[in-house]
Amino acid sequence: MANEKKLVEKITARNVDFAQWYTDVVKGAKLCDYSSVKGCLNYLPNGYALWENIKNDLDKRFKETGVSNVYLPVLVPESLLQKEKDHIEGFAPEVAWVTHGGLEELEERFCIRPTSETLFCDYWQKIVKSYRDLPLVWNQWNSVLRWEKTTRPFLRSREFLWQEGHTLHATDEEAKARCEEMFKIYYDFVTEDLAIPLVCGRKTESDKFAGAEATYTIEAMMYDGKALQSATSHYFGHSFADAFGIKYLDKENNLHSAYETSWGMSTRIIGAIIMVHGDDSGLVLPPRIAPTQVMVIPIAQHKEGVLDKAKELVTILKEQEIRVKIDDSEKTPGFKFSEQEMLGIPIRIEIGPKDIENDQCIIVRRDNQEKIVVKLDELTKKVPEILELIQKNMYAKAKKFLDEHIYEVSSMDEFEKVASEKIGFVKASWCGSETCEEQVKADTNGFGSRCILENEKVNDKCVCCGKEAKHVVMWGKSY
RNA sequence: CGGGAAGUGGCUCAACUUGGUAGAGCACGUGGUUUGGGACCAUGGGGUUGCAGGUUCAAAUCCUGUCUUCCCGACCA
Repeated sequence: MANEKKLVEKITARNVDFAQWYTDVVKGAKLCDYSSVKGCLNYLPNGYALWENIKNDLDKRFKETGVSNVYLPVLVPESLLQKEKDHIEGFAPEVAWVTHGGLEELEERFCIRPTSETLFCDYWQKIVKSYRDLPLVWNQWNSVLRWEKTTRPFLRSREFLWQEGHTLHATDEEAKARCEEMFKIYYDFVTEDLAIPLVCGRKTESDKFAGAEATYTIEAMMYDGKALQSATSHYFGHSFADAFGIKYLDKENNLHSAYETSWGMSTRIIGAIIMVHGDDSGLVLPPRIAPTQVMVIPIAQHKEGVLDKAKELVTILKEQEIRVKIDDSEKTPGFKFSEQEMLGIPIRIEIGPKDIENDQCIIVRRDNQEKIVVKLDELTKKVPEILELIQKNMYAKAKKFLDEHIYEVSSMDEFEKVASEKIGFVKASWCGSETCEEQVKADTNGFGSRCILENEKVNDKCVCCGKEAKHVVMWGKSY
């Protein structure tokens, strides 16, 4: 086909060079661009609008469970960061420091927040006195800075946007329940709104968040079979509360240490949307979070009545609260089609003189390129239906891909064979020792533990050492 | 942070080996013809060659340093 050649010139095919394809899509869809600071992105209108939609939907889900939004400072005094030992050890290698205020050197330097547990705890220590002050269920939408050595758009940048939720509770049970509840919200949001199927579970000791007692993760599989950690929810027990001296009095006037959780999802999720759904024509956005759901493209728009009719379609779709735009630029239709595909807009509506004659238009689905002739008086009914179909189909397609790329193994021979021949995840039992975890990674060219599958029944031996297994683990290469 | 590649109009690249007035295609402006899968003709604007030093009568070209990007590892959301 003639048009294929031209598309390849713009976007590298996925199977030719996946990394280059990713970069091409990010640029082609105009999501973000490089700034003059390494690892810090300029979020462009398309990319930021996508983030805003993610943010709005997720924020709504948070608030339904009683989360309040707050904002704490960008600077963290060094002494605060030092308070929790595991935490500082985990983050020290990647924090940036502010050492001067104006021309004067500061007595105590500040780090630019890599995460804000310390700021929340420092403040809570001041205001929490009684069980009546609890729970505190706070969240902030902000950016954090981590001095990453190698960077890639969305997947790993030095500054990234995210939300970080932090909660404080009187009891262990309540904190654990909140940790689980937020985890569930991420799961629902990502599967329902982003149409991304997930593998989820608990992180191993070596992989959990610095300072946490337990970290729960949702892991998505990219088109190249690698895993992307898409959100995490951490249960801290009272490690932070103890380090910061957060204590409260119960009804009987006994002093207790409080329990903390935190949970976050970042702009990295945009990378997951790209690598789960994208194809060789560019980005493919799930309708629910697509900033533009429908692009109307008039054909032969200089001919009388065409542009007016196209604009009329925009108006009636807008009345149905569909996010619709028109491309009435002077470009040729073919150019506009490619552009709309690159941007990932779920539905394209073509309308030209022949359609107007027949009181119809043509709907083209971005997910499968299917062309559907629709009578104009059925348009407002059809468009929402098709958007929903696309959303469902995108999930089903990604779910099939995920299921087809999970391999269950019971010996290292099998594991090594899969690791060298296939892409995807490997399910295997594990004894729980860090030695075996490292050994597996070394022998399989990088298959690390993604998460412990907590609901799986363990009745096998450790894939590595052959001793009694404690967990079933999903292994995979990761971003 | 280790190993590799690359930085030249907005983009993709040429000129570099062998120093001597910086070029093309695409994109952009204007006029016109077009419009159902990346149109065409005419005409026009735009670059102290990433940055800083050095060698030279002369540097995009040679040397040193530095920054950035991309790829592969290690680390991480």
